Amino acid sequence: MSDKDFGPVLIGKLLNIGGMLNRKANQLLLPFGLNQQQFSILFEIRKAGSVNQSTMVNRLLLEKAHVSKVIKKLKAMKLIETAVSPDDRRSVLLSVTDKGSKVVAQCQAVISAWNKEWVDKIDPQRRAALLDNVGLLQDVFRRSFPSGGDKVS
Amino acid sequence: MSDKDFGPVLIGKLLNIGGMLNRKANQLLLPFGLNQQQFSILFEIRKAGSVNQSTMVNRLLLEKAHVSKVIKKLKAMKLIETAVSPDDRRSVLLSVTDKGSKVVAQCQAVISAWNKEWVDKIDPQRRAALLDNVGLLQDVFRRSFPSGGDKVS
DNA sequence: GCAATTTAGTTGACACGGAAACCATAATAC
DNA sequence: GTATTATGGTTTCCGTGTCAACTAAATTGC
Repeated sequence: MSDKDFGPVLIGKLLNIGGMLNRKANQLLLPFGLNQQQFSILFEIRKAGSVNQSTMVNRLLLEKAHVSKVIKKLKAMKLIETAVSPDDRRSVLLSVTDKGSKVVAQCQAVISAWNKEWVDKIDPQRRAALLDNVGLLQDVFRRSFPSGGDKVS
Repeated sequence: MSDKDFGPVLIGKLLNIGGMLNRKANQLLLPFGLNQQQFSILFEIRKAGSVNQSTMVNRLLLEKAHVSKVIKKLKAMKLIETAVSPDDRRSVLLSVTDKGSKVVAQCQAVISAWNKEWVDKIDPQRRAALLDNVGLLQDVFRRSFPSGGDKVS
């Protein structure tokens, strides 16, 4: 493989993997009425305990409009609750309900079952190297995309 | 990092990378009025010379409905031409126009310029290992997702 | 030959996610 | 104080991608 092929080939593989993972995750979460992004938001809220939307936006690097809609959906599903912040009446504090907490746990169970399945196919010796390499890529891309991280508009 | 974290963390990173790449590619292709998927379809048609839609569907593992709409768009943009197959009057043969060919070339130029930018940040010594690892992941996932490859419905 | 099935592609409905305009509140300038 | 600007969220518009239903042509069974 020539050097100039490295970039395109790697990108191709990564896009392919990303697509497969997205589809698979969505499929796994389908029974819960969630998709990958929605779950990640729900998960993040539970982890944080109580956050406002803008914090979520910064933490997950998503569009605030998008987060707003997901919040609306999660609330309609009674997985989270919202409250106006006492400090700033514009700000909406998010927290998961008991039901939401249960759903997160169930989703995690499904996901770890699936993880177990494919992780076993990877030689334990290679795992650290894999994480390392993927982490490197993540860093490289993150730094290559000024528009990816901050919205400098 | 504990062993049970390996799966979720790796998935998280890969999803993140996939998202970034998608957004970046879409942004790069925006001036051409295309997105990443549409370009990949156009590119694939050019590579193939003349194909029908179902072949494209199988080759790129996309929804036929989706491909149908992209074809419609590419045709409206005069980047490709369609013709009824002489062998099978249901089948539509696809081929790129001169304009389409030029657009592909321009897109490729833009993409390789971007590639050069980030590839340079990766130690040449590591490149082979990276490709190798990412390839391994691709294989693992591809084999883990019976639904990913064939639509067994 | 003709009904039944399969295959190629299209269409319509719908959820999703991005971009921009917008509203309300808070912070700053003066 | 009031005008201006910044910030937290929402709404709206629109292209995208998926699913299911559909049309038309080809194949198979008989």
